[in-house]
Order: sequence, then structure tokens, then C-alpha cells
Amino acid sequence: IEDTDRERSTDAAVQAILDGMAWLGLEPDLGPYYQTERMDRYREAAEKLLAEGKAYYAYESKEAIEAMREAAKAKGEKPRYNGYYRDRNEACRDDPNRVIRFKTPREGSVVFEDKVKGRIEIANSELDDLVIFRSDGYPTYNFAVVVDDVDMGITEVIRGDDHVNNTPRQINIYEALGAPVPAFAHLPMILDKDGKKLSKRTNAVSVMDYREQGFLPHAVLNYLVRLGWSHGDQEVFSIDEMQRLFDVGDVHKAASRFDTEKLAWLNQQYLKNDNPKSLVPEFRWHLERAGIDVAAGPDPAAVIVALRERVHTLKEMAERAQIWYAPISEWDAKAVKKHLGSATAPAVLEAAREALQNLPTWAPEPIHEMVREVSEKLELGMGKIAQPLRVAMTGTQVSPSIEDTIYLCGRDTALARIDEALRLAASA
RNA sequence: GCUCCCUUCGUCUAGUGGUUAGGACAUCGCCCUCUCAAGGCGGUAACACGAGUUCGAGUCUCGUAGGGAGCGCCA
Repeated sequence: IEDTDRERSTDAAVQAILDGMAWLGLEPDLGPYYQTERMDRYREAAEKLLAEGKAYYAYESKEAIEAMREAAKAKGEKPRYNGYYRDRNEACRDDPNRVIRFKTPREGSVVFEDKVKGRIEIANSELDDLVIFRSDGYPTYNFAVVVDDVDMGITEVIRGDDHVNNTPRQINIYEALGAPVPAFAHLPMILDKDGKKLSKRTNAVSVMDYREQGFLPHAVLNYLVRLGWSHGDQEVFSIDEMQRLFDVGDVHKAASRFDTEKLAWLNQQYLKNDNPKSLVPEFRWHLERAGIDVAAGPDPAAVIVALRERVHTLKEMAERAQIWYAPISEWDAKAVKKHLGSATAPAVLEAAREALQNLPTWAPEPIHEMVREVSEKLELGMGKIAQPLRVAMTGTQVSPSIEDTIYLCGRDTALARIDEALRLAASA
């Protein structure tokens, strides 16, 4: 993290990264990020360049610099500083407002082999003499990153491709410092659904936003690794496979769009295939956030099993789980009319109530058997049995399989809800 | 304006001169079915455009168009 912008809190930025990584299960290995603690190193590096004639003191007013830019623009070139003090180093040494500028080579070009973009060549004539130390005595980003990376022995720089244009400047600084130039890999940007830049206003940008939306860390990682990269036809990757198979060299050059629907699909794959017990902590987090008293209902692992094929996110799962942790808050009028108001409903509910009351073992399988037996006894199709019971249990006509729905209510609640449904049936 | 980068189904991608251009998400249809799903089977759907090189081009070259990034005493 290079944060010399004292307008913002570095602590908050670092904490957000730490939180996100912890949730994703990644171990942070942060380099120095408080630049104030490394000021001596930046000064030392700048002194060295100054002594070797690779940098110089300069002072121009904002207006003067602006005029140079305009002049360059007028010539059809890109706006830039003209290097007036290049060979007048001493002139500004004692000026309190002076900056230190890097002497960019005037001839030739910088060529580097980017691991994802391939060969990139930029002429030095396109670069100007950038400021490496500001008048306030702090180093600028392009200089600080290089010094930090040299000190940390960084051999491979992987970052967003919005940095490709900075790379030649940085390579020049590495070389001026006599340090080995690392390898570079510039990853393409991720755009939103409409191909626009991801923005905090309209998109989820922080990994923690995805947690709130009910996605699993593993699913987020899996989705992200597949964005701009692939390994044959494989879609689902374990962490171990990601580490083993991923290679920056295989990353696509073009930007990609973030498709929440595919993330949702992947999330469900993990919901369905992971051990339900391992999902409980994250699910519990969502239940509590939804204001649900987990102690008032069934084992969350059993709820996961009942709902995992029916939802795409844990947030949705927590919402749908409500019916087993709290009283039915609202009866769907259409459902009541259609399934409780039918001629056969009372008999079905009575029969089921009695069978449930006498069921020796309270488990999905016996309950399923019971429903089947009632169906045979009353000579009614499964739909005529299951739907009234479903409305009785949930107040709606949509829920998991009828045996799971009844089982998760628990015997007492199930019987009470049938009684309530019986009353509704009588007045319907 | 200047410089750099990018361009295969709606989306994520496979493809490195000869393929019926493959897979996945989404979508549509059918099957299964106690609702909703999940699952199974099948369908629609792409090489931005134009020149060239070549016996042959999604694959190589050039150009055009479109998109993105950068051009600070921000990072």
C-alpha cells in the first residue's frame, strides 16, 4: 500500500483490506505502508540520484508549469514539463519550495515484457522529468513504490493495467538506482454488468459487500479467479487447485464484466456440495443479522440441507428460514383460499395431525411415509395432501419438500400450526 | 490532443493456419415432480469491420471503427 495522501486515513484502508482477507481466509503479508516511517530511505535514495546527476532541484510556479503544458499541447504533444532546471541543478537547491525531479533519459525507449500484455515499448520522449520529492518533503508515489519494492526485494509486480503507463517511469528509476528491475504483470480491469467502471455508488466493490449479499468466501474467490483466466473447461476450483493451477501468464488481456448471476450459480454449487456443518458459522452470521433467534428453532445445518438447492445466497436462505424460528407472520390469502378452503382440506389436516402426533420418530423419512399413507387412505394425490400441509406450516404455497418443512417446525409447532390451519379452513 | 492497451455467443471463456468454432452462466423447450428448486435431455446464440499474406485465417500483417487507461508537488 502506497499511501502518502494524508487527506485520508491509511488505517481505515489497511483495516478494510485486512478484514476482507481474513474473511476470504487469506493470510496477509503486508509490506511497509506508513511512509513516514521510511522517510530516511527515500531521502537516501534521492540523495544518491542527486549526487550522481540523475535528479535535480527545480522550482516553477504552478502557472509556469501550466504554461509549459499548454505549450506542449499546442505542438500536438502530450502536456508535460520541459526540464528547464535539468542542467541548472544548484539554482534551486535552497529554495524552500523546490522539488526534486528525476532526469528521465531523453533518448531511446523503455521496453519490457509484460507477463499478461506481452511486449510493451514506450519512448522516453513521451515521458517528462517527474517529481520524486514534493516541496513538502514527502516522496511521490512513483518514487516511493520503487524504493519500497527494491528494499523488499520484490521480484514480480502484479497490479491493475491502469499502471502500465507508470511502468516505464518506474523502470527508469530502478535502473538509475542500480537495482534489478522486477517482472511486471498487468491485470485487466473488471467492469460492471454494463461495461462501466466499478463504482462504489452502484456496485459492490469491497469483498465484505459480497459477504453481506450472502456469498461464500470460497465462491467469491472461485468466481474471481475465473474472471480473465481459465483452465480448460473447469469451472469449480478448490483453493488448492487455484494455487496449483493459476499462472499470471495465462490471464486474458481484455477487461471483463462482473456477472453476479454466474457468481450466484457458483455460490449455490458450494452451498450444495460443501459439508452443511462447515457452512453453519457463516449461515448463523446471516440468521443473526436478519434478527433471528437461532435458539428458538431447528439446527441450522438441517435448515441448510432443506434450502440449499432452493436459494443462491445465504442471505436469501436466512430470509426463507424465518418460518422455522418465528411464528407465521402473514398468511397468503390466495394460498389459504386455494388449499385450506378446499373440500378435502379439513380431512387431510385432521388425518395428518393425528398421524404426526403418534409418530414414533420425529424425522423427515417417517414424516414422508406418513404423508404417503394419508394420501393412500384418503385416496387423494400427493398434491392434495402436501399443499394444505405446506400452507399450514408456512402460510404460503412454496417451501422445501413437505417432510422437511414439517420436520423443521418441530412436533409441537407443527401440531399447533395444523390446529391454526384447521380454524382457518373452517372459516374459509 | 498525445501515448499505451484491448476487441470470439447477452456474459465468462476454449481456440496459437485446416474445428460441424468447444464449454460454463443466462435464456428457451421437454422430462422428472407435493410447491419452489435441484437434476437430466435438447435448442437459440459469437470470431467488430476492411484490406493483405497464404492452397487455406478466429488464429499472421496493416488499416478503420469501437472501448479502456495514462498524460499532477494523487495514488
